[in-house]
Order: sequence, then structure tokens, then C-alpha cells
Amino acid sequence: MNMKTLAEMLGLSQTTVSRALNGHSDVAEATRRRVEEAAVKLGYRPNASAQRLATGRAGAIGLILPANSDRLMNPHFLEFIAGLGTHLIRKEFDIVLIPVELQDEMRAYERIISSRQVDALVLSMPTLADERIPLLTRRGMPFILHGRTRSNVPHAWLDVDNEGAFRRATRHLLQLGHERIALANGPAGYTYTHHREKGYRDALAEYGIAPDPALISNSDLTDMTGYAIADGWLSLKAPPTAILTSAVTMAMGISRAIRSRGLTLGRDVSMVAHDDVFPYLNPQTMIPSLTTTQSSLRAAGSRIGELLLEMLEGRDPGSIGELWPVPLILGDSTGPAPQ
Amino acid sequence: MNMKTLAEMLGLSQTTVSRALNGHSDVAEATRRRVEEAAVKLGYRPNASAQRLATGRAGAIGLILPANSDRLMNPHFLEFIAGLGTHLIRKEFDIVLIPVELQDEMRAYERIISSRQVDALVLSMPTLADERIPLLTRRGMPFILHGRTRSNVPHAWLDVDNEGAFRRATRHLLQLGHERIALANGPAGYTYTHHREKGYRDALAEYGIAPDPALISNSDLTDMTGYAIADGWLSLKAPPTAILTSAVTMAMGISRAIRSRGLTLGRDVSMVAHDDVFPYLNPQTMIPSLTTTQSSLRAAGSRIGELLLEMLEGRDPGSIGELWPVPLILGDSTGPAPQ
DNA sequence: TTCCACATCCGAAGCGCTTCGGATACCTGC
DNA sequence: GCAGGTATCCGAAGCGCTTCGGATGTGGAA
Repeated sequence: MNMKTLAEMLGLSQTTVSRALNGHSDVAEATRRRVEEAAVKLGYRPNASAQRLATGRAGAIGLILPANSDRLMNPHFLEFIAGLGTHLIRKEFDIVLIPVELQDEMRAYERIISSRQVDALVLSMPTLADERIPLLTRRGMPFILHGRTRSNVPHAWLDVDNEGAFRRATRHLLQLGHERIALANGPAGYTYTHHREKGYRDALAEYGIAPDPALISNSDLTDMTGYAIADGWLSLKAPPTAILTSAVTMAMGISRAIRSRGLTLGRDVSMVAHDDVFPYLNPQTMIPSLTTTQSSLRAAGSRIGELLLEMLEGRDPGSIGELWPVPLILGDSTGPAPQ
Repeated sequence: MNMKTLAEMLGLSQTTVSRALNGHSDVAEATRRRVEEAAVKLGYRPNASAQRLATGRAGAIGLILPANSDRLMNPHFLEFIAGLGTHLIRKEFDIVLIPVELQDEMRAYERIISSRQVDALVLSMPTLADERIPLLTRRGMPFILHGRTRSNVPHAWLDVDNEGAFRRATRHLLQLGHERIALANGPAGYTYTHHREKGYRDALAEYGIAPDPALISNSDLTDMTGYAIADGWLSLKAPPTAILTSAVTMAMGISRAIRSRGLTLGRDVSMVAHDDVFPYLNPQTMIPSLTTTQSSLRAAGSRIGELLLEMLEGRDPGSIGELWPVPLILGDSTGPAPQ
């Protein structure tokens, strides 16, 4: 069943049927109703590809995946996608997952732009000097950045206040009397990693404490690396009395390392973790409950979906920029520094 | 840059360019190379919508999401999608996520079929008498079922041996001397839930034990419900000495309930959990390590992606049917029944 | 030399939709 | 009774690609 035969059955032109279905004003109300009813009854649905070809709109937004296939689908990414879906999917927008090899990243972007496969892109994990922003801007491909970068080109972005969050978390530990505070951060190079380290350093500086490079690590945010790193720190002559970490998954490994040395989390060692709010990992119900800096990846994804739709309806990307505050939620994993 | 101008620049017809790019045999090797080089140099990429319209192939496979928006994207689903992605994405197949309201589910399927938005569907969470199978078969929409159903229509499917897994797990507990064994299963109505309960009942029957309805629960597979259910069981006059559960997330809640009553997992209460293998939740590293029946959702998704591609290349769906064995992996969460 | 198979290329029709630029009929007000 | 406005409808030309059914030229067999 295509539009042509539908039109024939109704004794109308294809033009009229098309305009009726798309809600144009130059078709009589009675006709529109007749067309709509027939469409429902006969199970007519426009062919998506034809519609896209004719309108030039792809009806899809793209999400670039760093295609290092192992980490291709890590829980953080998936959680973000889940959020993105909530709005887009209702507007019949597809989400196209586009894997990109890191070596020829820029070429991949060129390809995506010229295939017109998507109407807009979501960029994740920006670096401080991200070269994708000028490229996409120059080529006129709409996009929204999840995170921030140093760039003078106006563009749409949404980020959480990582710097403020880690500053506050570090201060909290300092106020409890901790002086050797370690930071288990994400991979180096990304803006969020940089911001978190900056917040941490700033707070230390306020208290006149020089950061110890041995207590700062950059790695993947997994349980396993969390264990390994914490185990290393706890075997130092002067082990840290508190640990700051960038992910709850990592916190699980860290707390295992603490326990396996016969130490108690929240008494012998304190910990604050950044919580991206996974529905299946609730740090509040862990034992002991975790002190966290909390920001929902899913909520960010959802909002980005909304903003994307606004952009495609004409909103100026330069007017879009949101910095979300990150609350510090106290749990039992932080306590006074041991004497 | 479209194919027409590319052809003009090369002094060739559009036909030849198309056939060169698509690897047809009736174009000279030298010409093909010339075309390919020009395409790369000029950054030409075929327009996806046009290609789809012309070929009638959507280049996408659909995944129906039960659109109860809260659980729309639960970790099990996401993990499955991650697997599905690994193969499809390399073949330039999009994954289109299609949310469906439960009340008018069948209508939604009709819509998807007639819009020709996808080349094939993946069906999840089948019930025993799943009406989607006859519908899709009748309408000629290719699909593959993740799970099983009672149906005499030949169709493609892939499932894990839930029944065997739970039979073996229950036997293991029985051999350790447990007699009051509880089952925290998934929502009623689904085939996998049914199979798991059947395996459990069969093993009990082998040992001449009548199942106690009070010790069988059906619910969502979350941490929170796990806690609530286990807490209820442990407050019975005759509490179970062992618990079987359908998910690691649930096991986390259950083990919290056990601990919060001052009991020890693996000594006072034993537990076996079904592990869908989330990369961020490793039951082997939990304390104590969990005894699990293990099957990777991601691996299943990945294989289904492969099979889907084979089907679209002509393989008979009736010839596709895989039942995966599920190993029982011993950990420290199961021990002899207390006297 | 003639015929035919083979390799290589091309014209034009179509995939199913949208939309520009009218066409038609009817209704105002003068 | 007529010009101009308004409400409805339609023909036909695309959108960018694939593919059917030839057309052309070459070399070897007869």
C-alpha cells in the first residue's frame, strides 16, 4: 500500500493526499478526515526512505562511538543513550550509532556529513582542543556537545560542573582532617578529567597542600582498575587516608581493595565517588553507603535530545549552553581522618 | 556532491559509476579504480535515503522496546543491544529502537511492517503463546526470536537453556542438603520465567520435595525488590536455607537482606544467581563470590546480529534455532545446609 | 570475410514521497 | 454582471540512487 494507490482509491490526487496527511492548510477539513480514516483503515504508512529522500531530512540523529570495540559500549555510554532515546524516539527520530576508528576520526566525520545519514550529531567526550567543533561548524552540520572544550566558535553544549563537584568533594575531605587524598580519575586528555583534577587541585591549594603526583591516577573507570590502583596506594609507606574517584564502578573495586587489607571504608579510609546514577547501582544502598557527587547521565542525555529537536526546528545553537550543578550527597564512606 | 556530478566529472554515465561503486562485474577494472579514487578524493558518499528507496532495503534492523518508559531501557536490554551492535554496525546496518505501548502492541507491529522502516526485527521476551510470531510470519516480515515460544510456525530463534540451568542449580543445592529452597524469579508470563521455574520444580521433584508456593516469587529483577523479597522470606517461621535468583542485580539486594539480619551468605543462607554477564558487575569478585548460572546477554545479541545478516542474505529462517548451554559456576555463596 | 560471444558502457524508467506553480469553482462587493 | 479573493485541488518535476534492456566495439572461430 503506497500513497499512489491510496490516492486512487479515494479518487484524489497524490498531492492532496500528501498535503492532507501532513496537515497543510489548503485541503478541506472533510477531505482530510476522509484521507486520514482511509489511511488508518487500509494500514497505510508512508515509506520512510522516500520521505527522507524527498524532504532531505534524515529523521535521525547520530551518536559517534569511539570504536575501540571493547569499550564501544560501556555502561556510561549506554546510560547516556537511554536518556537520549526518551525524547527522540517519541518524535520518530532514529538514533543511529556510528562507530568511528580513532586513527581516521576526522575522515569518518567527513563521511558522515556527506552521506547525509543524520540531521545532527551528538559529540561526547570532548578534549580541551577538540578539532571536531571547527570541522562540523565549517561544514554546517548541526551538533551538540556533551561536555565542554576551549573554543571560540559558538556552538551548543551541555555539561555538568565537574570542577565544582570535585572541588567541593575535596574540601569535604579536607574539612574532615584528611591531608593525603588520592584521585582515581578517568583517562587523561578529556575535558571532564581535566576539570575534575582542577577542582581537586584548587581545593588542596586552598588548604596549602601540594598535590602528590603519586596519588593521582588516570585510567579506565572499571572495577578492576579501581582495585589495582587502590591496592597500590594502600601499599605505600604513606598511604592516602581518603580517595576520590570518578565512577561508582571504580569505587566498587576500591572498596574491595580496602576490605581485603582488613581496613574499613569510612573509618580507616574515606572515599567520595562520582555517581552517574545507574539505575542498577545505587551507592546509597551499599554498605557503607557512599558519599557521592551525583549527576545523572540519563537526564543529561534526555535533555540533549530535547535541545537537539529545538535546534532542528530553528533554534540558534549559539544560544544553547547549560552547566548543571552537581550536588554532594553525604554517605557513610567519609569520616574523620584517622590520627 | 552527488553521483550525477561525480559521473559528469569523470565523463562516465551514472550507471557505470553506480555499478563500479557497487562492485558489479560488467565494468572494467581500470574504470572501477578510477571511479573509486575520484570518489575518495572528492569525498563522495552515496545518499543513504536514496539508496534505500531505490533498493527497497532499509539497511536497518528494528528492536522493539516494551515502552513502559521506566523500564524502557533496563540494563538487560542495553546489554543485549550492545551485543547486537557489534556485528550489525560493521555492515552499516542501523539499529532502530522502536518503543511500543503495551496496549496496542499488535497495531504497532502492523505499522512497523507497512512503513518498511526496517528489514527485519528482533523479538525479545516472548510469552509461551506469543501472537507476534504468526502475525509477522503472515506479513512476511523477517524476524528472529530471542527466547522461545510454543509455536508450530517455523521461525528463527536463539535461546539459552534456562530450564537446564535452573535444574542443575537446584540440584546443586539439594545435594548440599538444602530442602527449603526459594526461587526469586522474573515477571510471570514470559517463557524464560516459566522455563526457570520448571527446571527448579523438576529438580525438587527428583528429590521428592513438594514446592512451597510461599517460596516462589515473581517480580522485577532489581536490587530493591530483591531486598524486599528476601527480607520477607527470612522473616518466615521456617525461612529458606537457600535462594535461587534470576539476576545478579537482584542477588545484590538479597545479599544485603541476608547481611542486615546478621546472617552470612554461603554459611547460613546459600544463593545461586543467574548471571547475564554485565561487564561492570562481576559476581566472581563479590564477597563472597557468587555461585552462578552464567550466560552472556551480549554474546547472544551478537550472535543474533550475525544470524540476522545471514537471513537477509537468504538463509532459511526455519533452519535457524540455537539452544545455548548454561554452565554452573561454583562460588562461595553456596555451602552445606545448616543443621 | 562473416558471425557470434564477450567485455564494457549507457539511456531511461522507476523507487515513493514532497512541493511549486498553476487550475477550477465559488463567493464577495461594487 | 464582473473583477478580484478565497478555498480546494491537481500535474508534473524533482530528491539521488539502482537496474533493465540494450548499444557498441573487440577478437577469435568458422
